Amino acid sequence: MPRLVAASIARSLRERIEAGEWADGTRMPPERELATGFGVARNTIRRAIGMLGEAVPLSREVGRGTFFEAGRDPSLGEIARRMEGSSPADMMEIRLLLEPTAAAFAATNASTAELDRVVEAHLRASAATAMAEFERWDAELHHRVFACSRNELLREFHNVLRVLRNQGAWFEMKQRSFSEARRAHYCAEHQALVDALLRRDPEGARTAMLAHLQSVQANLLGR
Amino acid sequence: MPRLVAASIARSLRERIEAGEWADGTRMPPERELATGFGVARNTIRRAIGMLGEAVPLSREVGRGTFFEAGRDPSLGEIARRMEGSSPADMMEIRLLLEPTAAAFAATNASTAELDRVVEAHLRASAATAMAEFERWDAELHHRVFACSRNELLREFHNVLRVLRNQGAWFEMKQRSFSEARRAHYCAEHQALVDALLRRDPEGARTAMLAHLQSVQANLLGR
DNA sequence: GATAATTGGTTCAGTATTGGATCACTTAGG
DNA sequence: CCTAAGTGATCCAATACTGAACCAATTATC
Repeated sequence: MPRLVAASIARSLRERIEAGEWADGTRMPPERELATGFGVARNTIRRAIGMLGEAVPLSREVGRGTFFEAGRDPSLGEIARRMEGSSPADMMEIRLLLEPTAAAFAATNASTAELDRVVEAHLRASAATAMAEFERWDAELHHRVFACSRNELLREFHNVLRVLRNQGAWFEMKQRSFSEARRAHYCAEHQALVDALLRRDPEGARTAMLAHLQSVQANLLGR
Repeated sequence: MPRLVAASIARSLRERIEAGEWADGTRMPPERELATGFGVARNTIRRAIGMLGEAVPLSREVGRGTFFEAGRDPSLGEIARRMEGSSPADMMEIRLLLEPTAAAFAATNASTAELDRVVEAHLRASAATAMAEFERWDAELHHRVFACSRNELLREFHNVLRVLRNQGAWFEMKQRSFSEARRAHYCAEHQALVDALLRRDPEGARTAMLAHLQSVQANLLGR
């Protein structure tokens, strides 16, 4: 009898796993079945799986089976939950990354009706007196720019930012940094953005949005 | 053989709900009816619906029925669900937007240990023979770059992309476009990226990542 | 308004499967 | 002879599913 049966079975199983035979969260055959399949005692299979356990992520659950977990993807829900803890600084970095490009896309792809809606949000934000109202139309303006970008995933990414923007720490920070002068400043920057969009000028829209976000960042984070 | 039938029923129900079979406030079939429909005990149906409860907004009312409610404020979970329908083209646009910058951040911010992990993923992807194994380490490499970026929100955004990458349409597309020559080409591009990271060269990393993604885009979408 | 039917909530006993653990025994190899 | 690996077997504990009963709230029906 060869003295390394368990080891060779372990190697065989590992190869089959890495070849993708049992994808992500699938259940492997039960030990008793593998035992008869390999023509070997269950004890030996158990030892083989034991050796495997170091190199390959397996979870063995009594009554259910042995599962192979290939760096198992977290669900989108879990990811969403983790995002809720993000810092405003990280978020501003992302906004600086996404929004200028979204504005450039919008200048290229928006329909005139969509641009009208951007303009409408801009006008309402400009006319707003209370901070809450301004905030609402400000957010709406940015969102409508994303809606023009013709990239649904990009729009949803912005929806994430929008939800995060309305959460505790972020909200207080906005309140502290708000002033009438800054509101007017933001409106002027919005105006530049809207002008570029109406000119259908992608690079103009990109730089206008970038400038706006940089001043938002400076005001919020004091940089 | 526990057939794990509750889990598969949960999956089936979730698909039917997301396909729009039961609109906003509709009542789902009573448990006893679903039970006979699926040819299964009511207990099992109840467990399946229980599993569902985390991912889908349901309200179960004694004497009335189980209702599916979609109309609430858009939560992060719902946004995540909408993202699942994104097109590969939209997604590549986002990757082109996020990943070069993430690479630049990584070149600046990564610890040497983190860079080692990037290198490890690169080596394993290079050594991989099977497509599944290459894909796994390729994804891991990109993810580890994001992990170095020191922006948690950015990392989570990439997690979203990663989950989407493993879904149906996208997966088939990868399979169709995969070839040994392309794998080798990708590895060379990864090498350039890794070199720039090790040189701590943000702009080099940015352009290497950009070039890589452009060739991925060309291969996947034929542009 | 009272009654019956419907529906989700709960519990229980019973069957089957599965991984976990331990035993006595055999076989190969030094 | 002794040790390590493998066999075959038994028992345990956890889990999945079934089938059934009963409760409580709601709704339809008389």
